[in-house]
Formats: sequence, structure tokens, C-alpha cells
Amino acid sequence: MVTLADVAQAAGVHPSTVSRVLSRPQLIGVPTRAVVHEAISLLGYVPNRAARQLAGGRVGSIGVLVPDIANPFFAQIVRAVQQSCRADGLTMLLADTDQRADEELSGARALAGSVDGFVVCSPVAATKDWRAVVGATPVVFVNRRAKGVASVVLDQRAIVELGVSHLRELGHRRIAVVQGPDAYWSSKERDRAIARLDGVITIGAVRPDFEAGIALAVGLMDAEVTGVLAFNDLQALGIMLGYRAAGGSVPDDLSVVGSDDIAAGAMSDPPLTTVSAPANELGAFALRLLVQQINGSTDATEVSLPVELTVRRSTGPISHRIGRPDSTTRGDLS
Amino acid sequence: MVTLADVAQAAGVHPSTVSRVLSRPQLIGVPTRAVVHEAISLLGYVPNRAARQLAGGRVGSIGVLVPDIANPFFAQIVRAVQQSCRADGLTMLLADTDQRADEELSGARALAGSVDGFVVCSPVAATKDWRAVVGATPVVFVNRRAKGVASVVLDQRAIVELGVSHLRELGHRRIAVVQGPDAYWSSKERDRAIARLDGVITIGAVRPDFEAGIALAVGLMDAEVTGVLAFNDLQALGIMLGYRAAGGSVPDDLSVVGSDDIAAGAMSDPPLTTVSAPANELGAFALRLLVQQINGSTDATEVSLPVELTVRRSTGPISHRIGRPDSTTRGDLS
DNA sequence: CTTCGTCGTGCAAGCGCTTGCACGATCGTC
DNA sequence: GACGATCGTGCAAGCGCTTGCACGACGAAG
Repeated sequence: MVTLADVAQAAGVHPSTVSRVLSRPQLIGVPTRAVVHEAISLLGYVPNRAARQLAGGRVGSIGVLVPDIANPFFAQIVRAVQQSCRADGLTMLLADTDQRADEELSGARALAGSVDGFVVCSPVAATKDWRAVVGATPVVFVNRRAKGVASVVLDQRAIVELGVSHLRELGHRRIAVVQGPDAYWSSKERDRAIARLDGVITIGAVRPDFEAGIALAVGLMDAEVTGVLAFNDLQALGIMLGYRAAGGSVPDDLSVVGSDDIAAGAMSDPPLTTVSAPANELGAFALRLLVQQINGSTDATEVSLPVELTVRRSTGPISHRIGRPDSTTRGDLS
Repeated sequence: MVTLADVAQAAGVHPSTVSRVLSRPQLIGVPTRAVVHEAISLLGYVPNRAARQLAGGRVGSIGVLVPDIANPFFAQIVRAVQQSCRADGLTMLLADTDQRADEELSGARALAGSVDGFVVCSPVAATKDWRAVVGATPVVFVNRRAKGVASVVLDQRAIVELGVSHLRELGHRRIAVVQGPDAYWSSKERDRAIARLDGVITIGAVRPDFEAGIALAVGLMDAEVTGVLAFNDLQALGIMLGYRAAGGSVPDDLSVVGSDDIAAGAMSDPPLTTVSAPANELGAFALRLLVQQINGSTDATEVSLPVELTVRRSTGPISHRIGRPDSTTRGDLS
């Protein structure tokens, strides 16, 4: 393994000079810089992260915590973060927290001191616990706004309003909005948005996954709801499947709106109407804020990203049929 | 930050003793051990990874490289690896290589020396380049078998045979098998398996994604194929969508078999028949092999995991209708 | 020509941990 | 009861890098 000392020797300078060429080039004379760079590329020197870190410098890597990497939405965000990392020459360390507060904290503890900062997606642990673990290490929350922490979130109010007004415009009157787990900041935000709307049925804390969606479908049918805004796409997809399995038709009997716009939504049948979240921007922005903090900025910027409605075919005008549809109409998607 | 020295002082022993309690407890007397442990938990000591690494010990972290973390199949594998890591007290460092050989290598280079080993999914870079980069660092390939490298792969021959024989049993005679990119080991393996089969139409290198599947559909229709085995589920899903968009029906006119069994396949309509790959086992096995190597084993074990057919509703008996179906049968999934 | 500031570079002290070696104590053995 | 083997612990030398400080050289100012 090539070390700093090797490079220094090859370039005929002191190790500290090489170090400075790498970290603060402006301190070093231009000709020396050139010589050092040449030696570096000649020898194929790669700085040792551990040593650099131990010596108190920048580590050049950040930690990312996600509740569930198998959830396409988070995968997309992670991907965006990674791409930004690459552009900034950072290494990304990822941990999956399994949506558990304790995993979140222990993951952070394990990484603290080996990263320059954290990006935390949909954190569930208390903010003060977070502060206790990370101390002064920069942190950015994604999908949760919190006092004193930089964050980038989605405009939850717009999500609810966009979804509901789309359904209303299609003539729906019995509209349900499904809520996610209470621990999520986004659930609380949506609660507020829902409160501003009249005549919307709120369906309390439902897990944001496919299975929970399936389980929900029969209830929706019994309640004679004709339009529903799910908490996320996975849940929406589940609702569609469950509803059909129960003999209903989407969108003839039930219009379904998702939230996030994951790839699977475009592949489903019917393709899912959804409130699209800019996952890439979410990730890119989070990293930008983090890098700012790492570079010394202290203000806890809060970014809220806009969303937009993507109309596909899981929603349609209300039909005035009564009761369950007969089978001839099943699958008619026009 | 609590250091080893702090713990040592609190416990009234020498720092080296504390170090040994952590790394090789059997060298230390039982009573001392207890005292040290108590001090550790009292002070909430967390070893500094960087220092540990620099001092030449185990780093306690591994690097994982995936072509595309947004691909659900890889996300699943990553998740499995991470879970095993947690069980083994390891930290996982993830990098997305964007399916590019150069990114693969540079990612490895960046991480080399800060990890105890690598798990590389579907590598595309040449094996010798890999060796050059990682030197003696343990490596496990997932989804590619290579001389001198431990690997865990899927039984590609079984995938092809399972898919094709399922279609044959349903009465299909014009069966196509879609191939993936040439750079993949799995493509080459499938080539071999296909060669053993009679009367199967091979459709050459098609990208393993949704869009490529859509684009493929019309050609399938024109070729009057009635059964197709896609390279993976994403592609299969695309084929289904494209085929329908062109006026065909799945499975009435075309039976589609995927490969991998991603979650979206179960959510599609009709749900996708597929050759299920044990993604969790792939990940878990890969980590197990890696840990073995880290612990000194040198043999390049090659593990091949079995697959199984998951029949859902995208495949059905051949129908002897001529031409395009009329609309009344569309969506009839029985 | 001296004096000071500036700039570029060398020096050395660690960062927190591991580990080979040394040393004292304890035990078994003839 | 003295001797070697064994066991448990302390000691100190780094691992590769960063950074505050010191120092020499040079140009500008007096």
C-alpha cells in the first residue's frame, strides 16, 4: 500500500507538504504542487480513510439511514444521494433501520465518528435522542421537519389536496384518505391538511405497505367509498389488488390515488394515478444541505419540495351503478 | 468522546487490557473482564472504528457494490446482506456502480483499505482487474462465477428449464427466451442452457428493464410466439404491458414467465408467473462466505442456489384462437 | 543595507487503538 | 522448597495522516 510518506519521498518533499497539497493546496507553491501531483498519480496513491479520520480531518464519507431499502421510494432517494456523493467525491455508508427507533440510534452510534454527517430518511426516533447521539455532527432529516435540524420534506398538504381535489373533480363524493403510522412526521402533517377539508373520511394509521393495502380494500367497499387517497403507492397497489379480489373494479367502482410515484405504479394494471414525489431532488437536496453543514454552515435550513399529480388510469369519473359490478365490466379500463 | 483510555482508567487497568477484553477476551482473567465490561457500559464506550482499523485490526465493516440499488432484486439482496451484517456486528458500506465497470473498480478502490472485504453483485469488470484492485482483500461475487473468487450464483440452467417446461406443459410450442446483456455471466450461462433445448426461439441481448420489455412486445406478437421467458421480472412486466397496449391479452394470447420474483410481480395484473430466486439466501450466503474468508479461509467456494417456479396468472394453457382477441375476453384471468 | 512581513516548507506531536514483548505472580512438579 | 511452565497484565511502538508552530528565504519598505 502506497502511503503519504512514499509520495513525499518520490516527490522529494516532506509528508506534510503532500498532505497539504491534498487538503489545502493554496498553502503550497504551484511548482511543488505539480511535482506532488505527478508523484501521486505515478504511484497511484489513495489516501487512507482511517488515518485521515483519526488525525481529525475530513473523513470524506457520510452515513445514510433508511427505514427500508427494499422500499422503492427509499431506494430511489438513496440512489440520488449516492450520485451526489460521487459528484462530491464522498463515500456513502448505508444502514437499514428496519423502521425501528433503536436501530436508528444504534446505527447512528456505530457510524458516528466514522462519517462527516448523516442523512436520515423518515426518522422515527425522537429528535433529542438524535442530538444526543450525534452531538455536533451534521444531520439532515428527509421527510421530517424538526426544530434545529436541517430537513428536506415534501409538501404534505399539497399531496392531500391534490389527491382529494382530483377525486372531487371526477365527481367523487365519498372520499377516503388513508393515514400512515403515527410515528411519521408526514402522518401528522397530513392530519392537519385533512382537517381543512370537508367531508373526507380519514382511515386511521395503516401500515404503508402492500399487505396492509390489501387488507384495507374490503372495508373500503363496505363503506361505499368511491375514491381513496392512499398513504403511499405500495399501499395503493395493495388496495387495488384487494378491491379486485373482492369483486370490485378499479377505477369503475373505486378510484385509487397513490403517493410517491414508484416505478411499480406505472407497471400495475391499471397504471396508478399518484401524487409524484421528486425522489431524486429529495436525495440531492439532502446531500447539498449536509455538505453545507459539513462546510461550516450552522443554520438548520428547512426545504419543502413541491409535488405534482400524475394522472394514470386507476382513477376515473364516478359511476352511478349500485352494488357490485357484474363480471363483464371487469378489466375494462377505458 | 469516550476512549479506550477512559475505560481503562475507570476500570483501573491498562488500556491494552481493555483492548484485549474486546478483541480476545480469553486472554484476560474473568474478574478483570467483568470489571472492564462494567466500565464500558457505564461510560457508554464505543470503539473508534478508524483507530481500530489504523492499528491493523479488523475494521468491522464490509463493502457492497451493486449495479443498481433502485432495482428491487438488488435492493432485496442488499437488505439481506445488511441483516446478516447486523447479526455479525458488521457495518455495511454500499456503493451503486451504475452498471459500469469503471465505477465498479473505482468504488472498490475507494473502499479498499477501509473494509474487511467486498460483496459484489453482478460484476461486469474483468476478474483480473478486480484482483488487481483488491489484492488479498476477501471478495465474494454474487451472480457471477469466476475462477479463484468465491461466489454465490443462481442455477441459471434450472431457470431456463423450469420456465420453458412450464410453458410446454401448458401446451405452448412457439416459445421465446429473452436474453440479457452479454456482459453478464448469467446471460452466458443461459445461452448454454438454451442450446440444450430444441425449438426455442432466442431473442438476443435485451436490456433487463421495463422499457426494453415494452419495446419487445410487438415483435413477440408478430412472431406469433405464445409463451415467453423473460430475462427478469422487470422485463417481463414490460412485455405484459406492451403486449396489451398492442391489443393482445396475457395470458390468453401470450403466457409470460419472469425471473427473480420481485414484489412488483405479485402486484401486477395478472400477477406474474416467475422463476423465484432466493434473494435473501443469496445475500446471506454471500456474507457467510465473505466472513469465512475474512476469518482466514482461502478456498474460493462456489455456491449455486436452487430456484423454483412460482405459478401465478400470467401464464395459462395455449388457446387456439387465430388473430387478435375480441374485447370480451380481456381481463378474464381464470 | 537593515528590518519586517509574507510565503512556502519542514518538524513533530498526536488521533485511538492493537499487539509483540516483557515481567511478575501463581501453580504444579520432582 | 526450589525450578520451570503458565497465566494475566503492563509497556511502548507504531498504523497513516493532519496541523499548529517554527524557521528560512525572499521582496518591500524605511
